[in-house]
Amino acid sequence: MSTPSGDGAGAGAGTRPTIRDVARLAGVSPMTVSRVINGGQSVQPQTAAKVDRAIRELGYQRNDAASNLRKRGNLTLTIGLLVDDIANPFFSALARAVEDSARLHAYLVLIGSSQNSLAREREVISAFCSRQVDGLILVPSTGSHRFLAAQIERGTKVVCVDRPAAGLSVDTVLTDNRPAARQAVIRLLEQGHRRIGYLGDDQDIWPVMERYQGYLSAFADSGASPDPLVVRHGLRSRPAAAAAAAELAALPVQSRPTALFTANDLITMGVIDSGMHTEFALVGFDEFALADKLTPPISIVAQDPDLIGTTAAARLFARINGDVTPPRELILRTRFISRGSEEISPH
Amino acid sequence: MSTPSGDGAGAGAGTRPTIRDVARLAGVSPMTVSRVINGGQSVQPQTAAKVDRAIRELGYQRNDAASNLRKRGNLTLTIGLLVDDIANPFFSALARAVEDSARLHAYLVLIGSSQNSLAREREVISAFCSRQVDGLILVPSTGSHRFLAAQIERGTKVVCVDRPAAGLSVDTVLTDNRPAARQAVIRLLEQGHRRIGYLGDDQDIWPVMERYQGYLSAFADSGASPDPLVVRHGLRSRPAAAAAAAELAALPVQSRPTALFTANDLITMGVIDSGMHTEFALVGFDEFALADKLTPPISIVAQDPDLIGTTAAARLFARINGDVTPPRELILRTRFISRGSEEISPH
DNA sequence: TTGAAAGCGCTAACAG
DNA sequence: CTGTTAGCGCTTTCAA
Repeated sequence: MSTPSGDGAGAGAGTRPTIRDVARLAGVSPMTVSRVINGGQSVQPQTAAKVDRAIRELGYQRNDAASNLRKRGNLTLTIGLLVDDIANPFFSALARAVEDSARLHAYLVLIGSSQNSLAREREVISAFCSRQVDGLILVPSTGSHRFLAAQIERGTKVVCVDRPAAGLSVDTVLTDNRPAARQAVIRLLEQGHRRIGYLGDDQDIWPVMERYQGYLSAFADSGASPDPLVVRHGLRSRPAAAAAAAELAALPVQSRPTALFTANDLITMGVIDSGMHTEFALVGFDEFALADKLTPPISIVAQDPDLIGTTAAARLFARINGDVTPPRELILRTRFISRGSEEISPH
Repeated sequence: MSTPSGDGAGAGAGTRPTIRDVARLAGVSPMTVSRVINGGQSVQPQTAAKVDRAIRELGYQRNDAASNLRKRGNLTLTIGLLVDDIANPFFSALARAVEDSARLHAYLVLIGSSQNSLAREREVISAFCSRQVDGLILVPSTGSHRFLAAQIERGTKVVCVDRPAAGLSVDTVLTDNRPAARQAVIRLLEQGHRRIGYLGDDQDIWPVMERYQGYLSAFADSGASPDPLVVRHGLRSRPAAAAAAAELAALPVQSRPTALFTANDLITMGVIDSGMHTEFALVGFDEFALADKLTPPISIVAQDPDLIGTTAAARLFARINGDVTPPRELILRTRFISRGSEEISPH
């Protein structure tokens, strides 16, 4: 029964058996094997059984690449997911949600991290597209994404997440960054704080800018306005944020802020690293593990990465399945979680 | 110059241009285009320039699937990474390291989460293999992995991480779980603790069992032996761990443990959730963000997910590049980070 | 219900 | 240096 070694095209070690090997062993034509593999077509039960046996015996597995080459419709059942950094808990939670949705649609996920570098993003996207992904979920880096227009026109579906892609009209899943930041800062103002520091990442990152605008707008309402001295942009790491917090804490009393608004989880954690979180009232953007167990527990504006991922995936698969309605912008709501850190008195 | 719409096989919207479209536009044969695309071959500069122009004009991108079909060597430049749960910080850090290594080799990474379900693992691996991945980095679920032997024989390289795969002889990157756990528990014994509780995940997960054995062996040395009453297995979530910790804290004084050893980060965090971490001396396995900022700061046995990922990737790419030495088992060392939580007195 | 021929997009092998 | 022919593994289309 086993293929004798003299067989011209037997499945030797190191070679994957092909549909022809199966056909030969089962004594049918390759076409019949194809029909059995893909189901749906009518094949006599006996024949199908023979083929199944041969498939099992050889351990045959279809070559999806070859299959897709000839098929109409031509779906690879693979999508690409490009995030800023997969090691960041926010993005890994998002990835998990995307992966789960993908599995439900029998899809696989190629993953990449862009590090907010447009060059790196282009590289990865290009590699994704060379592999004929059916769609892309993308956290766009700063910069123009016009280069994607060609891909989209050729049929690759794209959904953006966390940020809009400049120069592209596609489905986009966002968070209500600006009003959420505004509300958070208003809480601090309501506690009586007048000097509220802002610690943020690079301004050219869209959600960061939105949050900063929210911070400003909270002040605008109150008639007060923030002292540029206590506004720090471009904090790209925990240590950078820690240093900035220490600087603010070291300011002379009259210019020293009594409260802090931090524009993302990394920065909030940096402030905690510095130990200065006990010196200020504090509200941060993004939830992180154990925020509730610190002293004091940290109040935060929480996004829901799971929901963001699931929503983006839903959009993408709708597109892949033929949805041709105009692109949508979905804005998901954040949740303010009050834990105490924003109630430290202004004195 | 631009393809008139009457052209039989022009690159219409929704269709990717092929090598033939480029050839036609450049006025050369497809083969010449192929040579230009892949480089290395000798093509007259002028011709190459014409081709390049046509490529740019059409926005041509090679179809890697078709390319690989015919190529010898037949590498897809894609690997699969299967972890327990990509949302878990340990695995997402590992994934990041793998992805970075992959990029250096011009590889892309397909990702999947198994949730420690062997069935799900087989599904995902099968999907990976249908897409002809060159290699697999795998956190094996509990159970036999003999089903992979066939794939391996056909040339797919496999590296296991975090756990050995039962029934498979492949490169494996592990941690010194047992001695590390032993040392951690010995520290507690040295503090004078005699009743040390153990909180662990399912025993059939290899690293968990190793850590439990380390816990036992620390006792064996001291002549004492742990009370089964304070040993809890099967804790699969933070809430489950929190409940177990609360139970131990509620025991009558003479059976109540004075110290706890927790077998992974989730369980340690569960104990913290319960608020009972102030009632026990505590050492946990796995580092997690902000462990040093809690009250008291938590002492832990730290793995290095980055190094684990990088090491695994190095092995995999060595294999892909032709290394045929016998499979290796690499055991990376953990680091004990003392922060205070293990020094709570036994009384 | 089954098979034969052709071709998906690309490249190996051989010619010129 | 360039083109032609054949064929990767599979599926479409058409014929039996």
